[in-house]
Formats: sequence, structure tokens, C-alpha cells
Amino acid sequence: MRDTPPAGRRSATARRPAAASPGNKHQQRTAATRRALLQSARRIIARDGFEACRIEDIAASTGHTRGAFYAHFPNKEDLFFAIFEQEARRRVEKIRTVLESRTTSQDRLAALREFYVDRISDRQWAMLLLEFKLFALRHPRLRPKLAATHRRLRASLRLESVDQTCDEPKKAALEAILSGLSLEHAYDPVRISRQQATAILGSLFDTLVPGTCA
Amino acid sequence: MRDTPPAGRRSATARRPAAASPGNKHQQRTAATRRALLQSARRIIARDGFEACRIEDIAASTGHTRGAFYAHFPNKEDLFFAIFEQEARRRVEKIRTVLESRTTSQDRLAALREFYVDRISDRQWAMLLLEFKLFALRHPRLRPKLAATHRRLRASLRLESVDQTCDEPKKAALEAILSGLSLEHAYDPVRISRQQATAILGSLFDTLVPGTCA
Amino acid sequence: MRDTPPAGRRSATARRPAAASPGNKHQQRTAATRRALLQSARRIIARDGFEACRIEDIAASTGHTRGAFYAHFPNKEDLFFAIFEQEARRRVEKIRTVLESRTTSQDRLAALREFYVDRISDRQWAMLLLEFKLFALRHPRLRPKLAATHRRLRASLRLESVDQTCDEPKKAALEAILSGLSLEHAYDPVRISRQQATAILGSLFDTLVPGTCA
Amino acid sequence: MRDTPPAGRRSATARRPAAASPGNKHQQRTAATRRALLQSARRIIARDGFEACRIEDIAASTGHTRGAFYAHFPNKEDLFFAIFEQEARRRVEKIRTVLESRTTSQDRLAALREFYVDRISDRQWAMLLLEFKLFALRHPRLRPKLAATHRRLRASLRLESVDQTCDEPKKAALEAILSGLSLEHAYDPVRISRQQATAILGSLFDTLVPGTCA
DNA sequence: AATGAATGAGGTTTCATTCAT
DNA sequence: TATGAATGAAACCTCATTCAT
Repeated sequence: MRDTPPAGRRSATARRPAAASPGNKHQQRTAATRRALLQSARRIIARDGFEACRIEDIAASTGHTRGAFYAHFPNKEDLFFAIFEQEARRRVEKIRTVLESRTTSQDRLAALREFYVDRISDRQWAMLLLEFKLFALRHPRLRPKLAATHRRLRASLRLESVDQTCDEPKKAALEAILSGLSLEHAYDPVRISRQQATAILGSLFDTLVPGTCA
Repeated sequence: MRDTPPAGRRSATARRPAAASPGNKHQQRTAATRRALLQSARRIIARDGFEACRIEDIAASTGHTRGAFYAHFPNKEDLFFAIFEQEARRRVEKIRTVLESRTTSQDRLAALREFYVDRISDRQWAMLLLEFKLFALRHPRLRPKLAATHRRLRASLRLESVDQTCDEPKKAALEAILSGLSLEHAYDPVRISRQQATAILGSLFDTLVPGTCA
Repeated sequence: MRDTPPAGRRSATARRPAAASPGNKHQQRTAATRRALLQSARRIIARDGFEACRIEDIAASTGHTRGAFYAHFPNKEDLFFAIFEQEARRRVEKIRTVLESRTTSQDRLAALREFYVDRISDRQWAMLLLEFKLFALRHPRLRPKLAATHRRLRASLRLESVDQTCDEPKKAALEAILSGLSLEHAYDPVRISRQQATAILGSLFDTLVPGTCA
Repeated sequence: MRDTPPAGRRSATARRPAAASPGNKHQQRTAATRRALLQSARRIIARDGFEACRIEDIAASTGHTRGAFYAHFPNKEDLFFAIFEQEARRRVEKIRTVLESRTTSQDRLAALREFYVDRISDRQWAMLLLEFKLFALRHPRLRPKLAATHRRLRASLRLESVDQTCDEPKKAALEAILSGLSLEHAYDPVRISRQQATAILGSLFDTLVPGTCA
């Protein structure tokens, strides 16, 4: 495909900030539709890949038609980013919450390790991350936007417990390792089972993040 | 048109076993074209992804038209597999050759480590492998075919030097780590430079393959 | 792309049973478009042949584009069958209606004869029937489907007035003769004019269907 | 397809009048190739239809490649006409020979009847004739050429035995009936068996050609 | 907000034909 | 004479997107 030249941001109708306001019945249904679309999209993009997935499939799996999709998202690409933001943020929140409940640095590191290792079970997110990276890699036009988003996310997750002992490349490596193992396990679960992946993930975490177990 | 009798009646052209015979001018040109198409395909598939890449681009980048492509490959998918086989085999041969030139088990392990770590520089192959796995994952119909190919390749690379000390899941993990790091580095080379990736790759190799450094 | 799960996952659009409900404006336009496409298709398939005719021509002659065609028919072949069913049924209804208005067996036979002979003027249908048979002949895969349709149609036209005196092969022969004469007349109207064809058709009807004139 | 605008008669290489001269080895092989191509073409065109049949299939079924085809025929269309001429002529010769061996007018008529009825067994020729007529009908540009050929053929078969009693439209009708029955029998041999077709053919011959049986 | 008909660009594939050998 | 690689013009079909309702 290669970077489709602009094509013009279209008359996006819907961008309500998804206010926490429950609103009236109408607004509630609208929000529900949007939520359903996002959920279906996650599943189907993870399953088919972003390029190959069809908007019709996403809409249909929520019981709606294409029109509903375009009432909520200006185009396929924006949906992609919406998912990315939402899901990444969700995970950041979660780990932050978990960490805040721990008191000692040791505890926090243990929690972090557990959180990391458990991500092997979240295949959907692994596939989505893969798709995002591939997409970004192949659409240079979007690199800045994506990079900014990423920076923002990482900034919001400043973890003293780790940042003292684990530099950025190592964190990147941990992400990369997780991504690689997730795909490998998905591709050939006989060759590398979840247990095995989990074990390796743990041991590599320990290798790269000093002071974990010793 | 005719009802395609099951097993395909359009016996694809181009199935000479690529005989080592240099042959006449005709055969030489044929082989050259095929080689050129494969090379272009590798580059373009790695760049754009398999689904997104266009046969026209592959052909054009060799100075030919789509028709030339179809004179050599029955369809896009078969090209994909041809590339996979060829490239995987190429790498297996290489490592085998390297290993055979080493005498002690220690030497062989060192060679293996070097070979492994160096693969971080082969971005094209990393991207192709990623594409293959994603494609296989998403097209269950092809899983058996792909799995068989994979098995064959691995069987042809029975490495005593490693097999004694490194079990299958660990080898899978090493592959997965390499794949993940390659993508991560391609995606954000600032966050993780090649040197950093190389270093991490080495250290993880040592972690997973016992007896390497000690 | 996804491995098309056997039974076709692209659930074609357009399968409302063309409810008699005039419905809203949407439905009206839909029905009108579909009707227009069918009409154009009849004309163009009869003119160019099924294999040779282009969907673009059919769509364009209704003032639409290819896309509109595919919104109404999953593919070229299905259009073909839709036409077949519709037109065949139309003719069956007509003859049935005519026959029901006659009281004596003599009258009915006369009506049948007239109906038969008049079909020489319906060149379009003659050409379509020819195309159907050739297509069926050449695509064994569709034989069962077509045969079933045919049987259904014939069953729905059980004509006591004729069935008593005219066996199946003779009816087949009458069809065949009509088809042959239609083509011959279309091919060389000088050699055999419509009047001549009509006369011959009548006389052969009398020959094959006893008790017609005597 | 529709009348492809001229496109220019190409540098037709081969048009030797297929001289009766046995010639040398070379010439003999050439003639054999041509003969083989014509034979394959008859079979495959009758099977697949002219538009749908592939030159590659024709050539392949003689053990040659496309190139051989183009060494003998300037293009697909010319092959079609070559077949038509040759086959039509062949049949004219045959009936002429048969008729010349009969002495009484009665005998000749009987021979004619037999010849006619037997043609139901020659499905290939029936299908070819059908294809010719459809093609001519759909390519007005060729009508004159085809018509002339037809006239020439008919002139060469001036049959006093019949011409006295059977006018042109009736002869056309007989052809048409044969064509129609052939197709019908091919399409649904259960509905109308060969025996039945034969019987009907005979009886219609008798109806249309007076003085046959009486 | 949602429907779904329609558009139109673009993709894969087929095949008659050409041409260097 | 014959090969077969290559061309290039279609053909069918898909799908993101628009728009009247």
C-alpha cells in the first residue's frame, strides 16, 4: 500500500471525549456502540491484521453495519490509533495501580516481574502491538505521531523502582522479548508451550533487571 | 474457463529444478529473471509486508511487467514460499559450513554465538520471517505445509554442539528474542541501537546456552 | 484476507426475498436498480454471450458502476442463474395462465401451439437458453444445480392437456427444434425468414403432438 | 469480447496450400503438426467453446507449445475458419460420394436420410457448428466472410435428388433441428436419448422432405 | 446514530500475441 | 519449424469511503 497520500481528514462526526458523564439514554447507547466497535476491532485486527481486516467484519460482529463505524471513527486508521491509545493506557494504569499498592522496592520489583511475565497470556495485545509497530515502520508519515504517543505513555509510567536499575534499552529489550515469544508461541505452541515461555520470560527478566531475585 | 478439475489444470510454468546446467542463452535469461524477481520480492515484501505489497511493484523493480512474474510463479503465495525455502536454506547452509570448519566444541559454540548475534544486522530476513509467521498464523490452511517445511529445515540443521546443551524451547526462545529485538530496533532505533541490541543478544545467548562463556 | 472458511464468509449482500413490500425509498431504489441490472444483463448476455460479456458493460448500461453490480449479485455466475430462474418462471407463469383460461382440451392444445410458435419472436430468451445449456454442458460442477432448477420448473408446469399425448422426449424435441430454428433464423434471416420459421414450427408441432389438428 | 477492432492481420508465416505433394521429410512433419493442431483444436473448441478455449491447451495436447501454433496459424480466429472450411468440406465430400454411388432417386433420398440421421452421433461437429454460428452472430464484421463461405459450400453440394422437393428454408430447418437436438441430447441425455433423438430426426426428415417413405 | 446502496481505485490473475533464440 | 519468456490489455472481484435516507 505505501503511505496513502493524505486523502484528507474527513468530516469526523464523533469525537466526544467519552466524558465520564453517563448522560441520557441516547448518549449511553452511543457510548455502548463505540465501546462495542472498539472491542470487535481489537479482536478482529489481532486476528486478521490491520491491512487485511475489513471494516464490515468489525461492524458486523457488533451487530451493526459499516455506517455505524463511520459514525464513530473518521476512518480505519484513526480507529487503529484509538485502540492503541486506549489499550496502552489501560495497561499503564493497571501496572501503576499495582505498584502503588506495594511498599518496598523489592515488592514493587516482584510485582513488576509478575506483571511482565503474565503478559504472555495476553495474546491479543501482543498481536496488536506487533501490528502497530509494523504499521508505523511502513508508514513513515505516521512515525512522529506514533512516537509522540509512545513517549507520552512511557512518561506517564515513570517507575522509580525499575528506572534505577534498568535502562531504556533493557526495557525495550524486555518488550521485544515478550513480543517475540508471544508470536513464536502463537505460531508453534508445540515447540514452545506457555509454561516454557513463561519460565524463559521470568529468567530473562531476572537477567536483565538486576536485583530481582538475589 | 472450464470447471477447474480439482487438482488444478493450469500446470504452472517454471518448474525446472533450476538445473545446475548453465544451458543455453534462453535458460540463462530465465534463471536471471527468476533470480531478479526473487530478489526484488524479498526487498519489497520486507518493506511493505506480504499482503500490502503489489506484484506490479516487484516486477517493475526488475524492469519487467506483471506477466513476467506470472511466467515464473503461479501466484503471489507461491512466491512467498519460494522465498521462504530459499532464504531459510541459504542460512542453514551457511551456519553448517561455518560450524564444519571448527574443530572443538568450544569453537563451534563461539561460532554459533557470533552467527546468532550477527543476525541482528539482517533486517530483511527478520522482517520476512515475521511476515511468514504472521501469514501462517492467519491462514490455518497453510499451517501444515509451513510446519513441514520448518521441520525439514530444522532437521537439516542438527547441531550437536548445541543440541546437547540447548533444548528446543530455548532455541525457539532465541529465535523469538532475535525477532523481537530486530523489530524493536527497526521501529525505534533511538530507543535501542544496534550496538545495544547486539550486546543484549549476546548476553541472552549466554544465559540460555550454558557453557558458552564459562 | 483470511483463509476463506469453507462455506464462504463474505455473506453476499442482497438476499432480501424481494418482499412484495414496496417499503421505503431505500428499498424502492434497491429494487429498481436490481431490476435494471437484470434487464441489462439479459440484453447484454444475449448479445455477447455469457463468457464474453463484461460486468462493466452491464452496469454501465444501467448508469451504474461495477460496484453497484456487486452490491446486488455476489458474482457473474449467480447473476446468470438469477436470470435463468426469473425468466423461465415468467414464461411458465404465462403459459399456465393462458391455459387456465381455456376450457376444452382442444382449446388448450391450440393455445399451447400458439404459445410455442410465438416463441420464435423471443430471440433474447432463445439466446439465453442456448447460453445456459452451453454453460451447463461445459461446467459439470453446475450440472446438478441446473438440472434441479430445470426439474422444478418443469414440475411446476404439469400440463395435462399435453402430457397425455406428448411424452418427455417429444417435448424436449420441440424445445430443441425451437432453439435450433431461432439460432438459424438469427444467423441467416435470409435463408429462413420468420414466417418460414413460424410455419415450420407449426407443422412440426402438429407432427409431434398428436390430436392437434385432426 | 465484441468485434475487436482490426488489430491488423499479422505476419502470417504459414499458408502453404497444403499441397498434395508429399514433399520431403521436413514438409511431411510440418503437415503432420498442422494436422495435429487442427485435430486438437476441433476437440478442444468443441469442448470449451471458442472464446473460452486456450491456445496453450490446443498446442499442449499435440505435444507442442504455443509457438508451434503461431507457426501454422496467424491467430486464433483464422484457426477457427480453417477448421470450419475443412470440416464442412469434408462432410460435403462425403455425402457427395455417397450420393454418387446410388442410382435411383429413391436410393439417393434414402442415403440422404441416413446421412442426416447419423449426424446426431457427430457431437463434435454439432458443437463446432454452433460455435461458428454464435461467433458469426456476435461478430458482424465477419458475417460477409462467413456467409460467402457458406454459399460456396452449399453451391458445391447441389443435390438434385433433394433440391427438387425440398426448398432452402426446409433444408435450413433440418439443419436447425439437428443442431437443436444435438445440443439438447448433449445437455440432458436422460431426457432425450440418442435413440429417441434419432427416431425424431428421422420422422421430421420424412415430414419435411416429401416422397421419402411413401 | 445508523443504514446500506453506490462509487471507484486498486489488486490478482488470465491469455492472445510477439520475439529473441 | 518450434520454444517459451515476456508483454499488456482486459477481466473479475474487494473494500474503504461517501451519501441519501
